[in-house]
Amino acid sequence: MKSKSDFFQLIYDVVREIPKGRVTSYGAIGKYLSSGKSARIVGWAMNAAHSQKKFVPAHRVVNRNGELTGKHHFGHPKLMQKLLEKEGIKVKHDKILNFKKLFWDPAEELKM
DNA sequence: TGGGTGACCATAG
DNA sequence: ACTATGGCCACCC
Repeated sequence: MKSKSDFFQLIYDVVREIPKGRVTSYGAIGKYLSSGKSARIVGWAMNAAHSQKKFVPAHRVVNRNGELTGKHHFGHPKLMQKLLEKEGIKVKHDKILNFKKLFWDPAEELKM
């Protein structure tokens, strides 16, 4: 019992490992941490990421469809898109362009 | 212990 | 494109 929410910390750690200009999905993170952990847990963690001391690039995490589903949780709906575009990611109609190409899978990149 | 919630995912129509 | 449904599982009360 190192923390009251180990899962959250693990999730945040993975999210911080996402390279700039890349994105991943909630399901991919959940799968990487524990093959099959519901993606909802990841989304739930992102909801709490706001309270973390360290910055968590939650804007690099989208759903499996590449849609900015969590944009409303950044304080302002346009902030998430703004952050993504700032990193060179094109966003159109709340969806990431070339999502398939920009997709960063922790299970593939952080695998051993 | 049990119920409600959720920034999800998959399938069906 | 859309809504509906079931499953998923940690969190909070």
